[in-house]
Amino acid sequence: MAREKDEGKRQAILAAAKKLFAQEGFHGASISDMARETGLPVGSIYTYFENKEDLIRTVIDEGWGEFFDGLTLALSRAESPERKFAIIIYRILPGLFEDVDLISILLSEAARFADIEEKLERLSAIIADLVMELARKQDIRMAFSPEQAKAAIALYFLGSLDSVRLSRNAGLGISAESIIAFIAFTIENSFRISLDASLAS
Amino acid sequence: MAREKDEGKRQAILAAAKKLFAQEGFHGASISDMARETGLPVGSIYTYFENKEDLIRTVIDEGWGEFFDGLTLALSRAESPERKFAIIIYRILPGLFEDVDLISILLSEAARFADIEEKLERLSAIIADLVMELARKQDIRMAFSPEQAKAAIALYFLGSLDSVRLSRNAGLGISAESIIAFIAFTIENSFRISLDASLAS
Amino acid sequence: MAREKDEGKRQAILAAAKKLFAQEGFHGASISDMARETGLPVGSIYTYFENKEDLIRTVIDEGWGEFFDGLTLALSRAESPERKFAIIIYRILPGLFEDVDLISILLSEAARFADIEEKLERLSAIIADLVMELARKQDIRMAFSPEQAKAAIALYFLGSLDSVRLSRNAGLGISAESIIAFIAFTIENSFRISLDASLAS
Amino acid sequence: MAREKDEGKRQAILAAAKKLFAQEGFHGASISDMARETGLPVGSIYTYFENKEDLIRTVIDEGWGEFFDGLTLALSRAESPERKFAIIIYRILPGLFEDVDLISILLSEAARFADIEEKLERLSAIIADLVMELARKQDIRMAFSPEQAKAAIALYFLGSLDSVRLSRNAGLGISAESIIAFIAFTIENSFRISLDASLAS
DNA sequence: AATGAATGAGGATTCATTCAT
DNA sequence: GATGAATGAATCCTCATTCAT
Repeated sequence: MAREKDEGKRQAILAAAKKLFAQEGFHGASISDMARETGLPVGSIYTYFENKEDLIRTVIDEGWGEFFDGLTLALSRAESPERKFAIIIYRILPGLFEDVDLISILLSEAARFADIEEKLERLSAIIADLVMELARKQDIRMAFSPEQAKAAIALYFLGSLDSVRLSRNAGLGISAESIIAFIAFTIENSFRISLDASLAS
Repeated sequence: MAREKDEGKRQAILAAAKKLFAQEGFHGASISDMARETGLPVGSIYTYFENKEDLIRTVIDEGWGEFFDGLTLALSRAESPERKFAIIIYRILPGLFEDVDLISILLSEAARFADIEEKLERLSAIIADLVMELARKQDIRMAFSPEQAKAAIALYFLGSLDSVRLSRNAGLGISAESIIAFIAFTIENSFRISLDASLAS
Repeated sequence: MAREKDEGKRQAILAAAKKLFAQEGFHGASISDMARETGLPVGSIYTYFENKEDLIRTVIDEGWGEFFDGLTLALSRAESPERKFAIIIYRILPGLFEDVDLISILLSEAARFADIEEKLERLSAIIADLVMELARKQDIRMAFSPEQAKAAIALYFLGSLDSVRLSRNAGLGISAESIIAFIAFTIENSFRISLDASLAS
Repeated sequence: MAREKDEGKRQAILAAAKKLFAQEGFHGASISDMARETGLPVGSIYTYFENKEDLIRTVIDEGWGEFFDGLTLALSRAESPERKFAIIIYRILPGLFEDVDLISILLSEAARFADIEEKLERLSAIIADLVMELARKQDIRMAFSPEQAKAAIALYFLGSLDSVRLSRNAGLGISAESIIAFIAFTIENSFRISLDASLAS
């Protein structure tokens, strides 16, 4: 038999691609940069990926998949909506916020390669369900329509990603912690609950 | 009068550049695209702008300048913080939201060419002042630190820009109106005021 | 029996190569195209053929060999020159004309890989002999020199191949039948004989 | 004003392209070969031609145009069909036969870039008219249908081009003169006329 | 023997910028 | 000042062939 495709190489290419796409954007990052970064010959990049677009799509899809799977798994294990929110805020979001390269690519290639509308749609649905569950439980009448709720969720999600991204990439002096704290505050305040970090054990 | 013709060309180049940078990104848009778009020879672009970077910086700076000047002018004319907020929400932001090309460039080139941190810093300062003024007036004790306030403002500002951008570019089904409404709701709710659109006359 | 399987693969490779060389030309057809077409791994192609050139030479030589062997065998079995011509015109040529892929390769790679001069030389000799035999029998004085005869034969042979090839590949509206009919007419007319298709039984 | 496009360079590129396409085929000839051959930088080739296909199409179209214009001009000036045939045979064809590179490209790229069917169609129409005119004049009843006539013309035209091409490229020992002589013989014989070279003065 | 990953030179094409006119 | 041809490095990607497995 011939050599097997080397998963290590594939991961190295993906890592280099993620870093470079995040730094330089899709057009600005070149395949030969990635070859140089990984120490692999250009040709090898094409043994593992069909073309540049396949590469960025894979970076995005695998990165998002990890985040999204983490989210759904964690939610499936928590019982109360409070715990669910706590987990999102104290475990899932901080994890995502660490991955600034993924965030950068997601935002900058959102329209071209990230299928962001489908991703946001599914995320929104999950959060909206959670919000409704909490509202019902706390006997709170939602102040806005589902459409406005969707806008609110998108604004919070995209806004926090962008804040995190620009904090690192452009030197905004905003810490991930402040963002987390503000989101937590919003939820606590809106639903009159207390979200302790310990709930996300 | 010879000046007028020149300024016309300059504006034409800026308009083409804005459109193309927004659509294709910095690397994806070529100087000859802009020449084609304007009907001007490539050489002419270099009589008005030093190079490609100068071009994108000018697009961003003039676009932002217009927005920012509009904001400060409007605020300087309004007396009460309520009116100021109303103006921002019902006049300034909707105007900015119209300019999706500018928003796209601002967000995607934020880290490289937009000096976004300086821009956000100044904007934050203005909004933070306004918030404090309102809090004082309404005798509300701010629930968070100045740092958190800054994070909140960045999150709202970037989040709304990104939502607007992706609504057009990626087909997110979120209208600028929903976003405006949600921002208005947040302010009204936080400061127990009522922001009527008529305040922004 | 192990042999049989091997020969099958070899033939599959040759068939794919013929098709692809005909469609795309020598440089345009890639070895991996052939691998894909046959479902065989690239490596296997190199167990059966030394390299790409070997492959195209084999396609040409085996294809030509089949044609040429068919020709000589048929001629050896026919007694009269009339029958021989009838066989060529109503059996051999139509058979060749079916194989447009072979014709395409033969013509387009004639100078590089087909050793066409040697092939035409031998073919010419056979036809020239036949012509002379017929001329003698009919007591016709040949109007031209052996050199001209060779030119005439080449012109007819290459011209009919090219007409057939372009009819299929470029949409010339010329049927193989018309070409056959015209060749038959030329012979009949030149030697005052009648070539009935039934002679080629 | 800027530099004008240099017709000399354009011609040099076309000459190099013609030579190389003839020798190596479309895929086998590279743009950098042409740059090397002309001493021009690669980029310059693209100032004069859109891409490789544009280049080969131009080579073909300008070459064919020259031939075809020469043909129609010459025919328009001659009065009798005999003179017309003499001119074709003793002036036009020999001229075309000199241009072996053009012939090679025409034949090898016939199906892909040469629009050979349209070219042959128009040529056939001219020759067929001439043949009919001659037949009428000599009171000869044409032995075959228009469709067969078209096949005959294609066979003669393609056959002579191919013979000339392979004579030079593959060492067929056939001179252009023999081919010309054979064609002349065919016409003379078919229409019982005498075509003297002096008629083509 | 069979496989198909590995290789890197070479393919066509683009592009920001310059500068002759 | 206006023009747009000139440039050549850099772009993405392909490919025949080899050879580790």
